[in-house]
Amino acid sequence: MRTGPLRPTLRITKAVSDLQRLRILMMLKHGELCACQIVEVLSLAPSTVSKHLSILSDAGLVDMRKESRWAYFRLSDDPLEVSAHTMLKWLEDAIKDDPVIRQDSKKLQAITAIDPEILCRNQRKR
Amino acid sequence: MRTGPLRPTLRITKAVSDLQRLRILMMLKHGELCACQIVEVLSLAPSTVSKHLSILSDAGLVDMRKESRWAYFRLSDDPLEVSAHTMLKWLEDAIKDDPVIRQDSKKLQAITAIDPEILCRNQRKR
DNA sequence: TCTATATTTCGCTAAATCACAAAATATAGT
DNA sequence: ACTATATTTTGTGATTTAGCGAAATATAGA
Repeated sequence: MRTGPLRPTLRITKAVSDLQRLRILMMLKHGELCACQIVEVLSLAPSTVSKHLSILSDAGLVDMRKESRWAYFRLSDDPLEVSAHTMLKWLEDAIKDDPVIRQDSKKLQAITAIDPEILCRNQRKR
Repeated sequence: MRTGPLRPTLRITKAVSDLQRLRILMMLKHGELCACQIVEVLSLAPSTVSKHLSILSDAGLVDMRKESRWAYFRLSDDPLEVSAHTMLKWLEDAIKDDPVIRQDSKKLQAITAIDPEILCRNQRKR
């Protein structure tokens, strides 16, 4: 049974219809991030963040790279058949000035200054 | 408590993260439609369609007009603070060639040829 | 005012979604 | 091979969502 662009498009719109995932996308505008850094900013369980990242990845919005034990995520620079870049641009314009997003950016600045190694150790303590 | 553009934006992304609502939006590209016409194309219960339309309306994507007993819906030509037009345009480009959307358009052509009065009477029989 | 009727609201059920903790996976260093 | 550990998968509970039918609402016409 042939299937058109509706399904992949719905995967994208569903992916961006969640607060935490929007926050992740806006964070990744600042560049590649380690999973533990995203966990830190969102203050969510690692398993929860992992699930969100896989949804963004399945939608083709985010790419993953594994370096040793760490997983790095970035905005996909090679989007799928539908040009998801337009969507991301629209989202950025819409919410970049939101207090929540701004605060995430601020928090992120502090966190990226820390060695992920140390960040993870601190997270483990909890 | 101040609240930024995140919430309205999420209302929009949630609104477009459902198959039936995407179908409705694409139908409305063809022009203003009566609720009963949308019910006919989607083959859903009137109450269900009404709920979908209120979600699209709350997101600011769709405008409503009441003429006597009939409710007419159209794409909002005056979108809210965030330019939802960009989103709609992106969606249209993404899915306009999908078989489901094409078939809806075809069905719609047949349905708009019928007087809504008659259409509603036929629906009532079921 | 009374009837017919297009749409919406309400109450409900089934399915999907989000969050967590616990277990599983994979990889670096000893 | 063994240990430590960053991430993912799995299982579970709580919440949300999509769908329906029945009741409520509102309006046109008799």
